[in-house]
Amino acid sequence: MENEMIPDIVVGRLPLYLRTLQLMLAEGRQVTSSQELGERLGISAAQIRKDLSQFGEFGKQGTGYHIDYLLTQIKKILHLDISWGVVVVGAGDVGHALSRYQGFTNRGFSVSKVFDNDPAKIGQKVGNFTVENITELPEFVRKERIIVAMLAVPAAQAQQVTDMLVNAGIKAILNYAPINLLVPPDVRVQTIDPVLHLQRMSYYLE
Amino acid sequence: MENEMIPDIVVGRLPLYLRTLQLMLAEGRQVTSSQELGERLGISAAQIRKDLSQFGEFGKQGTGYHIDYLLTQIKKILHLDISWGVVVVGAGDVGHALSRYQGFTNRGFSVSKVFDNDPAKIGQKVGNFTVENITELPEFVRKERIIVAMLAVPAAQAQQVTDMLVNAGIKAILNYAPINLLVPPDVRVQTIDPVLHLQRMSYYLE
DNA sequence: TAGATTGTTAATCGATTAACAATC
DNA sequence: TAGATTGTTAATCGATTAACAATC
Repeated sequence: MENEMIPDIVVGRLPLYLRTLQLMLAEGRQVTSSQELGERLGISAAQIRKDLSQFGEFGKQGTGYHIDYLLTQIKKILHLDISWGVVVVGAGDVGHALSRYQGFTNRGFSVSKVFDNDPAKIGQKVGNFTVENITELPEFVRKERIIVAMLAVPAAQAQQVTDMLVNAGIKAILNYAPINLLVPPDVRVQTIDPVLHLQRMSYYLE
Repeated sequence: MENEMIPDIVVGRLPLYLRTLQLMLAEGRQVTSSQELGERLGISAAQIRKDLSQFGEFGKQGTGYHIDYLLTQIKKILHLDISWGVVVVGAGDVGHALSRYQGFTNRGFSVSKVFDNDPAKIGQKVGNFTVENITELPEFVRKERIIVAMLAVPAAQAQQVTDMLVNAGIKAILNYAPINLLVPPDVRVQTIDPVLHLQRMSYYLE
């Protein structure tokens, strides 16, 4: 498998390229170059060419890259040529914000349902969704073949809920609890902890 | 300045160490080792020792690290021995979640006020705050000496609002808009784009 | 003392950049 | 054609790991 050899750090930059290309397209642009992309992202042109060359030859000497074509190719590489259904687990403030977030559309993801274990929340409306009992989740994700979850429950419950998600067949978890989740090697986790980012910046503040 | 020489990637790991140490402390632990820390974080023990040694000698041979002491030292290094006041800009769903988030307490940050430019939102209650007109922000942050902001406005307005924040003296921005903000070199930006994380995972999904 | 673990040096590994032939 | 820009190789740079003397 050629896939195995591509460094994770390179994979991590593709979504950044994709985001910028989509912005350029929205600006009505047709063509770009590794230099221009690099300038907009604060990345060297050589690195962008090197990254892309891991997956194929997408440009033309003397011309650069067709934005629309490169965009399509990166989407294919990242498996974003389809839209992934996602379950939101936890209907607190964060789950609420995720359920109503407009930014998933056209970027490859779509919220399918919202779950919670709190009887006071089950049955309530959150955005376009009615909060479902978390006990219904395993059957739902199996039936709908959903393998992506966004986890927005209190830290104290996050690991336990994660175990349940993994058992239900979830393979990718976007985790909003500020803890390190333990999962089997075939499950991906990305954690978003805003405090980590703030603390990283405060080092440089007076 | 010795500070200048410390790689950003090392600074970025300190908050992770801090988070784990605080968890250990909450578990009633007194002492740990680079090996144990590494196991809990999925980082090699050698790297943890190397990282810490950039800032001083915090351990004891044969014993390891006193959790409470190391915690205090890392807090000092990251300038988290004080609590930073933070303004929330944008009182939509994300601003709402940030304003009510309990996770800032004891981790060095505290929301001071919430701002928006929408007359329908100004004056409304959001958590413990009353949403203020964004025109009041510059005076407020100057008076309160606030230099950290969390930006939760629509992408289309994010750069313009950023310029205003920078003019008002803000030096660190946690950005929730999915765009690359342009700021002067003395201003730090960290962007949180959940879709970037999802896209990074979808590469590995079937 | 014997065992454990640090802080640090040197070796290894991996990522980034510079340079350029190929070619649109 | 002349100018521009790719894809790629080799050189550089930086980060991680292994190993170990020092010492608690």
